[in-house]
Amino acid sequence: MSNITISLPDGSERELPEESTVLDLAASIGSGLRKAAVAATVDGRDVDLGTVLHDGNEVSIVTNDTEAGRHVLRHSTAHVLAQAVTQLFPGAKFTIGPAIENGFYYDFELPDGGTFSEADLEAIEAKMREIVKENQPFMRSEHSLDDAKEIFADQPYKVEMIERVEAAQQDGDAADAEDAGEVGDGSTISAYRNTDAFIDMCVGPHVPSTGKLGFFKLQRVSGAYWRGNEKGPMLQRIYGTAWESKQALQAHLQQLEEALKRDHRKLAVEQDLLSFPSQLGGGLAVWHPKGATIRKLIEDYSRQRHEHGGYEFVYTPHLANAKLFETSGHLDFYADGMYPPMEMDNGTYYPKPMNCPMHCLIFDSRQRSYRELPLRLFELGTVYRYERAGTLHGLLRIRGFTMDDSHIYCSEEQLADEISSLISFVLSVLGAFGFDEFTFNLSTKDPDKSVGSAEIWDRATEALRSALVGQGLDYSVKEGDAAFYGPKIDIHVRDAIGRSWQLSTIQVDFNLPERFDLEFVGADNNRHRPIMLHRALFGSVERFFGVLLEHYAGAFPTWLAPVQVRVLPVAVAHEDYAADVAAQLREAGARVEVAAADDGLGKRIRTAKMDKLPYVLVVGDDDTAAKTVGVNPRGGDVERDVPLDEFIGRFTSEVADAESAALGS
RNA sequence: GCCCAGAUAGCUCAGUCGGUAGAGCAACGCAUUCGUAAUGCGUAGGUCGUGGGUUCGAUUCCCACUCUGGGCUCCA
Repeated sequence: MSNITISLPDGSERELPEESTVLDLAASIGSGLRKAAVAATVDGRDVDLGTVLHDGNEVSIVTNDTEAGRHVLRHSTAHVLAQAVTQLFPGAKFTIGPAIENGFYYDFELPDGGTFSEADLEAIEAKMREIVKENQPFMRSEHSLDDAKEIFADQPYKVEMIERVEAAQQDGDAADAEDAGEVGDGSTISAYRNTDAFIDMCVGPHVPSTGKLGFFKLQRVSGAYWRGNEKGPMLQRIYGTAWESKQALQAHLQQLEEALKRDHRKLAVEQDLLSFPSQLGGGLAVWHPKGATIRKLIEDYSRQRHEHGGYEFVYTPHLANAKLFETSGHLDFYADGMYPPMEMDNGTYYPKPMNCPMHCLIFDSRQRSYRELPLRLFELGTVYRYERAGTLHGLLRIRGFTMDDSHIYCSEEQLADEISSLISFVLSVLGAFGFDEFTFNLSTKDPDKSVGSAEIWDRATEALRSALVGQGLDYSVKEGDAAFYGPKIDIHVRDAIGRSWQLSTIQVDFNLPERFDLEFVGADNNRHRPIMLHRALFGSVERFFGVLLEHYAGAFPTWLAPVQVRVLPVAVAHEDYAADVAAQLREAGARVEVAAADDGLGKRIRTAKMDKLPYVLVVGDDDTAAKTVGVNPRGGDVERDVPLDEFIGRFTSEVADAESAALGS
């Protein structure tokens, strides 16, 4: 028997006996690799470990501790879930079950419109563990379309998918990406069989057997539309998470717990920042004094930056005549997302869903010269959007919110510079809130849905792109993701526990200047159409506040903390001195309060720590005599006998430094 | 809007197989005056989300609505 030679990613080669599989190869390299291997890539194709190798193959082994490896684990675990459900719920139809970020899901239809309960999840998970224990093989097979339809005759959703592949082939299209993951796009259908009773259509690859799985947990059950179609059947979806080891699973679950602890809705109640009274209606918040203090600081900071950034401030009303939104096109495109109209004074009025039409009216209020451009109009403008009831989510999805909204009117020649300085501006402002990791998406034209000439789209897209490149920023292109009126850049930030949030957007608009017939007189004494940029840094102040609350886990930095210092007199006798300390701090600009000595000191320290105050000052006999304070900073060590003047100096310079750093000066 | 789950004191939650409810924390009062993460005792606090139905009787069972949570869909 002759040997075959295969090559590995590091360029090395290995000889193996003929008929060797990928798993044999892994074993020949080392037992650790054999255990960690879950699949492989052979000559660029994703395959199972059982695949027989041929002379000259280029093989890369996929291990379970990589994203690709976890993807295989998760997809395989989804199959186990489907098998468990079909065993426990006879007659259940299974549809698709992909791996997703951190886990997987599978969608089912239960007989007679049945639904899963939380209790069912436990039973299903127990059944899955049995299947894992049985170490069932994942046996791959290939079938003609007709045979596949036979095999899945009692699974109407699978049959539908096969028929789609059939239709796609007849049309010469590739199958839907969604289906491709399940069935492949070739002329045959691949499937994986675990037992005589359970086979699922799947392009693979899968782990060799269910025994390779096990570090998983079912998380929740929810409804999901078949093919995401709102008018299609509502299926039952089970979500789970799966990992390569117990440690990785636990780390993930811990991360989820951490996120739960940081939930802005929970922290907002705990810290008395704001609330959503049910009497007010869904998606509408009231801001309590402490939340309002932080919000005001954020807004003041934003105003200050915009003032320095060459913006002019404007105010516009909350209502507008329907004609305005007819002109802007919002009624054509977004009527469903607007609050219903009010009839008054023989006219129809709407709460505004956007500030831009009104800013266009300001631009249009008199003749404009090229000397005025770029004209940057800024407003913290509150808008109202009718978000569907099921989509509301704390401050992150809300019906009344305030955009840090600006519309910049400029000439085409100014566009590139304007965008470039805008990006620096965004990063600098967001950086002040401790965000230092950004990702950028460039959304390009949707050919089926756009206004404006191809030429101007190209130039605008190029302006956005070159602004990103010019600053050395990596970005992903989202083909066809632009709004109909122009291309855009979306900016995401990574928060303290690694989550990504979309905040800022910079959008080029060719549409509104056209619709409002905006013009300026150029140096050539001719009339020209300006280009308009929509941009928001926070997006919505409310949403930004929610993100910030989670980012800081409620522990706002000193410059933003609603209460910066709490003074604790050790005993009643020290209350006068405590009040004096507070007064002097207040005089120096600090937000300070005194906690009277009617509770134990330990108790008051604890409360202050739970309140996440930046500074706790303890004052007793020694301090009263020597005009000192005991300083207990958040996250630092206690320091006794600090002269009050010294503390005030330190405190004010800390805040001043933070502010000047934030202002980028 | 759709699927599922939920709503009991300011907060976190227990409870009533149908007979109008209880704890901890918070609040308030009294005592304690204390040097860095919970002093003790006591008091008050709830039309059990809203409205209807069934019932001798509903916080509990049923229906509708509102709000909330997890998803789906949507997000200018």
